[in-house]
Amino acid sequence: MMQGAVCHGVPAALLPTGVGRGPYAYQTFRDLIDAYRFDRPAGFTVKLEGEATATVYYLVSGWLVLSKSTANGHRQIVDVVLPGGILDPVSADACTSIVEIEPLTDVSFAAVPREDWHRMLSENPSITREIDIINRAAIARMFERMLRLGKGSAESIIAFAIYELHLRSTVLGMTDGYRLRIPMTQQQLGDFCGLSAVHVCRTLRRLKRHGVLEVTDHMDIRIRDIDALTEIAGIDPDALRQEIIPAA
Amino acid sequence: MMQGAVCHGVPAALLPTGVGRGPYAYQTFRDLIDAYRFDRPAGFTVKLEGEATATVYYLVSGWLVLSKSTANGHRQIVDVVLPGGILDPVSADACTSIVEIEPLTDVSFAAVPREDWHRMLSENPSITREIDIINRAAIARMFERMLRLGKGSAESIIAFAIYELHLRSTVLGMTDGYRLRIPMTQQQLGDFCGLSAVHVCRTLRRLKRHGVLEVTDHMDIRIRDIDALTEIAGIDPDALRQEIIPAA
DNA sequence: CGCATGAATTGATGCACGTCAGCGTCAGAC
DNA sequence: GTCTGACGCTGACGTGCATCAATTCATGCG
Repeated sequence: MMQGAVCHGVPAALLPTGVGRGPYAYQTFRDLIDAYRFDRPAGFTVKLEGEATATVYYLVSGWLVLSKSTANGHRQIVDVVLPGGILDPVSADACTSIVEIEPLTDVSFAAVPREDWHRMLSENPSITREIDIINRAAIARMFERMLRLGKGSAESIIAFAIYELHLRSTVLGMTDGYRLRIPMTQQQLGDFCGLSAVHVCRTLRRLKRHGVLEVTDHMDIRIRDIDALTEIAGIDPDALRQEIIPAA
Repeated sequence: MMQGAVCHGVPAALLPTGVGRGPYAYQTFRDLIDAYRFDRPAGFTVKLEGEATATVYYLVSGWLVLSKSTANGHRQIVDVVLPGGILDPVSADACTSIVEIEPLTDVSFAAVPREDWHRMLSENPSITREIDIINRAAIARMFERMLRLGKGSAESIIAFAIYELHLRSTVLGMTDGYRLRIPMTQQQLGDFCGLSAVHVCRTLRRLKRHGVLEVTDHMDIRIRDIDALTEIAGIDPDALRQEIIPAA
């Protein structure tokens, strides 16, 4: 279970960005992914901040978070990675990882040696373009999140996080209408939004009381009033979709 | 002054990342930059959020900021770009700019059509690698900033911003020892740090009173106690340098 | 020179957060 | 069955920061 290709040929149902979209549409890409595929259970820390790395990760299924921590124990989740996400956790010096990578669920991913990854890219310009788009989307959503981390109330950033995760999950076919299971504790959502767990709780309850959300049992969320949610988050839904959803 | 190549052959003194380092070390790259070089005075907004764009920018001299705004008038500066910085202000849909670009000083930059840019990259793998490193550094410093935007006091994020800008300026040979002229108003520094201008002022004065900084006349800063500054910012200087300084 | 403008400063006030501390619930271990 | 540890929830309390409103200061300009 720990090592080796666990799955020969990725089933179509797992296509991360939909059939015929994203790098997964390319056989070359799929072959490379399959060759370096791993599975890991939730809670297994893949890579620590500061560790050396020479690997590019491609997430096939499950949720991951990338986080950084301060010396005094505070932690910020800088991105949530969903299936189809690419993760090149390397700083400017090209050998040290700058983030901690933590699975929120059981995950299946490919850990591709940087060398092989770059060889594939240089030989396949069209895959390079697809991956460029994925990276761009990641940056775009980080920009949006920074805007709400800096300015913006607890309500607005939580509303944004929920909307963002719902939107991305929906595109991946992981949601059931307006229902979304976020596999994070309130503590983790707080680390994502720059809030304390206590305040996440209060804010969620307020959104619940106002009829915006329904929150049941461990972050099982149903958006009841999406207009109110986007309003609170300060989102223009069409613009946001264009920005953060890779459209090839 | 508004259009055309204003400078034939970039003088060595302008080499953004130092002699023999970064993409500027390549003649091919310099030729492309020269061909699309522009100058703009401070205050001239280059590109607005939401506008269409098909251009990659390379900053040759001066300071730029990238920012996003909310509907209710709040603004977050998501990055400060220094000479040698690359700017590909495009969202996932590959045609709309997601940020506003604003020069803080007179700037000189190249606006390279996306097509030409990508042609150069595909024909020059080593330039691609250099540029990759620059982009990685930009992401690394955004991660660090997000950490302090979310958790972290006003003191810590301001200390971090000053240290970051000082470090990057020093590498570019733009500082005079521990003195650094930041061409931003306190309002802009606040937009960068997620704080109000008033609180930036108070925080700077506190740092001043405690002997950490000397602040004179419009953001002319001298770091008097760099250990205290890194301590407040929660920085490990060596690790940070590795992370955010492109070392080719 | 006086005036206008835009930035930095300072004080007063209020609130949205964090922190602490306690309680309830649930799931797993045994 | 009890015990234990995570997690969610809630109330009380303190504070760091935003906001509003003056005042000062620097600069440019008629």
